[in-house]
Amino acid sequence: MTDRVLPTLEDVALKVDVSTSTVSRCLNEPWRVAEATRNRVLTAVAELGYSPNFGAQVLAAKRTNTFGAIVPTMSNAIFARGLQAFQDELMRNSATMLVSSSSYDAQIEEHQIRTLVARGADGLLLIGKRRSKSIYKFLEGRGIPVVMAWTIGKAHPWSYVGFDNAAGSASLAARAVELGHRRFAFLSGERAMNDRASDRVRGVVRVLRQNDLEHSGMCIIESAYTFDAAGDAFQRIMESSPRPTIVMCGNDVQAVGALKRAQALGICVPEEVSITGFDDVELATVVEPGLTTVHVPHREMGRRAAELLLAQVAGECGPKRIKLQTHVVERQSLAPPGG
Amino acid sequence: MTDRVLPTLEDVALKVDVSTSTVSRCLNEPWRVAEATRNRVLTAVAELGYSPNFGAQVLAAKRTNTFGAIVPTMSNAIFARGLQAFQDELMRNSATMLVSSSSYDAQIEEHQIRTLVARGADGLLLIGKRRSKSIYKFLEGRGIPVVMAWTIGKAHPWSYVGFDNAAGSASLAARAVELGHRRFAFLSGERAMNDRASDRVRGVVRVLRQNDLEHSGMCIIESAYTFDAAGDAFQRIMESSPRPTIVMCGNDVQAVGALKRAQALGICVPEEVSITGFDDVELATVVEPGLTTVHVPHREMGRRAAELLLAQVAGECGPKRIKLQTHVVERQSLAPPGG
DNA sequence: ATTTTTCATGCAAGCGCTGGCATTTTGCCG
DNA sequence: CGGCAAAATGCCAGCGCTTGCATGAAAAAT
Repeated sequence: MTDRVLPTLEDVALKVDVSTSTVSRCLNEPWRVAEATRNRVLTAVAELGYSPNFGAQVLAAKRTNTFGAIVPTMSNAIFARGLQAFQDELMRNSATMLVSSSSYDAQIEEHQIRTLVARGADGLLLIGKRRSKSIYKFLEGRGIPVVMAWTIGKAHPWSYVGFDNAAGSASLAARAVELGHRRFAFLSGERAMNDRASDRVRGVVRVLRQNDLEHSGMCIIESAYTFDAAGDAFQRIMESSPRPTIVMCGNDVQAVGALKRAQALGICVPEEVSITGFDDVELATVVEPGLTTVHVPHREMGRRAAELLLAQVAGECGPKRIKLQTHVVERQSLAPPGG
Repeated sequence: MTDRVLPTLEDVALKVDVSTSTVSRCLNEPWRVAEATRNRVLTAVAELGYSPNFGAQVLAAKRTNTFGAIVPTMSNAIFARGLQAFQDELMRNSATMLVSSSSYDAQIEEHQIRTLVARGADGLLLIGKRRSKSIYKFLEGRGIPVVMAWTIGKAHPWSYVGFDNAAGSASLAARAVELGHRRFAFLSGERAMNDRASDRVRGVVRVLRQNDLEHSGMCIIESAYTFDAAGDAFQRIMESSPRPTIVMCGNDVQAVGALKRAQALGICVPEEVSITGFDDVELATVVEPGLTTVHVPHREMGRRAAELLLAQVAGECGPKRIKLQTHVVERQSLAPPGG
């Protein structure tokens, strides 16, 4: 920043010979100003190249029109589409988006929540709902609207725009059972602070139980959401005996990691083992064989999260729960066992 | 936002019985305050849960500690890693990042630049250097440090953290020539307002000319950066006659789009035609055959862009040009012609 | 013609923090 | 122990904008 001076409201007011209030109103509540005045003011604004001082505006108006989004990662596509939709919708409403990524780390996330709030975020988009009591208390104390996405929940006073992770993976598991699979393994993300990961496992267990299949002994291995880590985990799973006929993965990244490792090991997919993902990102369409996965309406989630936050900040509504539907997308990585 | 009242500097000051300046200094220039006082103040700050009011701070200090980044897209991985590194580095310096995406549209980008500046961005990260004079004049008028990434340039007073796009694609083309390719086609992004896209084409043309190969007639088709659009473009290229033996693509997304379409059409890669990408994103490692491409140091670019902006805002340095190296990553999609 | 209502505008009090400068306190020296 | 420089702290004037309330003018109602 330099110390060059920019025109202020007062400069505009002087030039048009009205009060600063009138200029301010022209910009914020134009309908409350007579058309003739408004035109003169707006002309002057344009001529001077006036633009409101952000700090002053925030200080006086007590809102920043800025919303924070904290996602576990920006490096892969899982949250990218949702984030993009979120920001598009904000921009349509002339709000802006602050972003951080937490690397799937609860502590970092907590720190970032505090940072974004301190930065004056009017509302927050968070992923998932499992986090410390203290941070919820903090948020409640500040009265900041929060939308949690990629999940649904019922805790007050928060909003949710998401889907039922358990139901999503359950429908995929049901389809696998239908195809004849009996020995399941689950390659999960770390479930400790991640409700989405644990729900996805839970959905599968439920289906197995309902079908009177072995479920308590289902091999569940956790890995980070990277190709390599997932590949390693997959390899460990395939070394167990008896081998599962299907490895369901916590998300598409893990599934692709598993798939690649299978190919490296000379294990045929889906002939020797089926692999499934979750999310239906671009990646799933690109690998060979195509990944059977659960489609998640990322863009809609992002958009509606933004809508909801904007409405809540404007006082137009309170917390809401919006549940979206997922569906199974069948490609080639899931097939009957024994090829 | 609600109207609940948060503690202010004055509340802290009263509680500890010092002036607000002292409290302010404890937070901003702690070394200028006696240790005993500082401890008492910090204790009170913690007890009251005080956190500075963002607007007031910005208004008084004339900086926001917020940096804007405008990328062409967030939906795919091309810019994601760089953005993540940018934000990580900012966070390490307790600054925050505002993000927008322009959908590769110059007008939208211009609007977003203005928005982010109005939102008080202390500095800006932009991709590429080709944009309207007026927006550069605007930025210069505001005296806002700007770093342009993914490119290098020399215009004053801007900074660059990037690489030589022409050199990158040239080295890839040179390798292809070495392998025996003579008939090249280029599947480019739209070059009109995109210096990176046109440089990548230029690099190839240069190499062809240097090798006394037909270059003026090289088939160059532009497409959007999506799988489908690139697939269509690829198909058109392959309908021309004589067919090229290699289709070089503007980036990995286009290359994967081309590759997938080739497979759909039953065209063998690399036996019948070689395909190359640019960027070396995750995607390139995942497709079959693996994509031969130009590796771009995304993370380093993002990190150094942040460093540079922070330094410039702090007045520690002026504009700089940082040129990073790219290198060819050979996988399987490039092979001698006639396989 | 008078009163009431509505609309357009101005007035002025903050919003909470920073930072230059003034003042007080401390530590050190002879 | 006085004198002085350095360190610590306080004072206070903004920073530029929003907004509730007051004022005055014009339109509508009586």
